[in-house]
Amino acid sequence: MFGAQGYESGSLREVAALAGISQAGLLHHFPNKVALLSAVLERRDEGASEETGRAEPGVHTLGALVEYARQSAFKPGEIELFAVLSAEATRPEHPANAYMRRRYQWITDIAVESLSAARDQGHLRPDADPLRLASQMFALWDGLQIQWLLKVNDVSVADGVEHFLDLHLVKPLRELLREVQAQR
Amino acid sequence: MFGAQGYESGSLREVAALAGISQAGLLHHFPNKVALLSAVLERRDEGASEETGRAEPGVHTLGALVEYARQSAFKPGEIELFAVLSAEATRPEHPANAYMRRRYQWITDIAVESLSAARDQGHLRPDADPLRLASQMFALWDGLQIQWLLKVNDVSVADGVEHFLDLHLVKPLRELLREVQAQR
DNA sequence: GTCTATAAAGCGATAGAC
DNA sequence: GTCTATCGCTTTATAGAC
Repeated sequence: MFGAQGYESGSLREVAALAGISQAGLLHHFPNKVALLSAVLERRDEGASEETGRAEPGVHTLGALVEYARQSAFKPGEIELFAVLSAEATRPEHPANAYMRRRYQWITDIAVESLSAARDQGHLRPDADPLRLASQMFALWDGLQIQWLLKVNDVSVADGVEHFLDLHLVKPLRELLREVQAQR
Repeated sequence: MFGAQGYESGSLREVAALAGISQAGLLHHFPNKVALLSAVLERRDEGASEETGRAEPGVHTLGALVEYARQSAFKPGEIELFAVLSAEATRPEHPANAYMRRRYQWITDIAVESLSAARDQGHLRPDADPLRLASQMFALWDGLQIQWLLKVNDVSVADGVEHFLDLHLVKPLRELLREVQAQR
């Protein structure tokens, strides 16, 4: 609901209706609207951590990120949630502002760690800047999601991110992943 | 107001207060809220067309786009408007949905035209795909704006877009612009 | 744990005076 | 062209019965 309507416009009544209870019943489980939003964000982060957190830093994690983007295409609600909310929450007074800033810091750290590891292993072009790359990768990701939601340019988020990474890797990501796999 | 709060949350009363008139007074000039939104969007597009429309297709227009991004850093209200609104308007029922789809089509066309011209003049790497590049450039642009608004990763939208273009040009954009300038 | 009822506030829009 | 007043509706949140 927050994804489809944004936080401010999505109403507790609608959420309650979807859950099959009354609005007052919903507020029994979550004391107020912000608490519900926090719970939604926390739950989604748990899911995301499970899917990408297992991979070890390096090309393996980069592959997991692309794979995560690919799977996300089947969860449009989640994409909407973060596209709408990350824009809405740029306002400092927005209840999710602190969360969003923390989240960007968190995912940037993970990407920087993996890009640095990839560079140390000679997979990344030596002139590449991991921090800039990480920032640009997630920027591209976010922007492509908006185009995908708007159904313009017939875009694939995962393909776009993968193509962007390939630009900076010495070989295409898929090849690198196959090689790393074969070494085991 | 629509930029800071989003369309749904920004109220006519607040807009009217900023304009120094009453809410009913505001509705005398714009029959309803959607009409006000349309007027805001139209006015901003007029301004944007003036600034980039003069340049001829090719590296000149690419330079104008980067310059436009650079100047936008001094108009945070406008950036917020489009960041929040383009996410919010991904919902098909949103009053600005059709506008946003048209707008993406429009700016993509302009960029594709210029990237194709640049390729024909040998400024672009021959393997580059103008449509994909245009889509990715604006995706990167949108995503960097969100990071900039959130004040994470200490990002410059214009630098990011320029750096991305440089990846696909045979020489850095600045050098190409200097050369084209010198030829006159 | 779930409900109905309702409070208190804000919303877009309209009516009509000046 | 601007105002006050107000309608009708929706919002979050609370009170209290069951």
